[in-house]
Amino acid sequence: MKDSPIHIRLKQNQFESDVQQAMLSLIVAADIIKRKQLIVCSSKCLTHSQYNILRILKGCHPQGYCRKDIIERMLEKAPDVTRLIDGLVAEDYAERNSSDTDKRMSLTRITEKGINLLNELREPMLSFSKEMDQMFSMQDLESITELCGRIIAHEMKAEGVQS
Amino acid sequence: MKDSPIHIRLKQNQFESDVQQAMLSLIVAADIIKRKQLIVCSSKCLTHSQYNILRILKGCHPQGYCRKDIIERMLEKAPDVTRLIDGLVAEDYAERNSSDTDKRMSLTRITEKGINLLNELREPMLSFSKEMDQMFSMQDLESITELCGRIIAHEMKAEGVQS
DNA sequence: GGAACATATATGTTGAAACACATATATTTG
DNA sequence: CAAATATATGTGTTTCAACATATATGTTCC
Repeated sequence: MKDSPIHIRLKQNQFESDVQQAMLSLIVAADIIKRKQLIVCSSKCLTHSQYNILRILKGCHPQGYCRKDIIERMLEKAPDVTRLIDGLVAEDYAERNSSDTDKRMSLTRITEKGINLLNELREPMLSFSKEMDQMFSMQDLESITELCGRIIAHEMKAEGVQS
Repeated sequence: MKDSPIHIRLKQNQFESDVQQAMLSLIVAADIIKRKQLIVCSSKCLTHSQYNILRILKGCHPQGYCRKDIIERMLEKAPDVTRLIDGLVAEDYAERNSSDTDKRMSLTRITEKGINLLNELREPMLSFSKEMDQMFSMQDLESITELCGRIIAHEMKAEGVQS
């Protein structure tokens, strides 16, 4: 057990506890995945957060979301969605209109250019997914989702998120 | 399956694939853990990266590490370790001496004040570990470590890390 | 031993994230 | 209906991270 991947990667012989080891493994693995995705995003001058917002907006095309809806759906809660969207609007990947029903809200929608951008990124993004597919069985993937799901559920419960 | 934690958290009904779902779960779960740790770090005006460096330095106390050794052991590879250490030195949590054997290297060591700081953070850091301990069996924790380990091993292989 | 290369670290600059606060509109309450 | 509160978003500022590049020392190879 002393020469498991996380030991080698962190060059550390032992950890405080099994929990500690599992948490560090999660963080390192997630960082690897994020880096892979970031490399693809960078080819189009997008940050990871911006890419994520575009994907969220594509999911609600063509009606669009307000800022709060976007934040709720982001992988990593970012406080600065306004300026991220500003960047997307400046590049014409998204457009922002003030809502008619509630004048506080501004509805952001993805543009055709934004959709095309996502389509271009689709293939390179898939390449790492394929690598992971070879590493894991269907059962493995379900285990990851389920185990991580417990942490996510625990956190939502603590924050009082309504389903 | 439609109302699993990751579905609820991202308010998304379905995902492209099981791989996609697993990757997103990993990223969200890791983000939750990091945020928990960051809250504790913030109480002492530390960033997550700085806390990590301190922990690494504690592991090699009292001989210290050079910058490259630190980078290799970091959870998330940061290019800017120099300035992170600068901050720690400024707060007297670490000290930096130029090496005698190799004048390029600067050896960074944790100070007594730094060790005391880590000790103060130990208890609050443990609180989330305990929560996780209640959520997972020993078997579960080993599964997390093993599954994430495959991703880490795959990445090290791609980068050609020697064990 | 000197030129070419590799290694270890530091710096300069740009861009992004974090935090507190400000504004503007809805909604509720007396 | 007016005041108070809640909600949704935007802005100003500071700090942090990312990238390329610079410097200085060590190593290798003729």
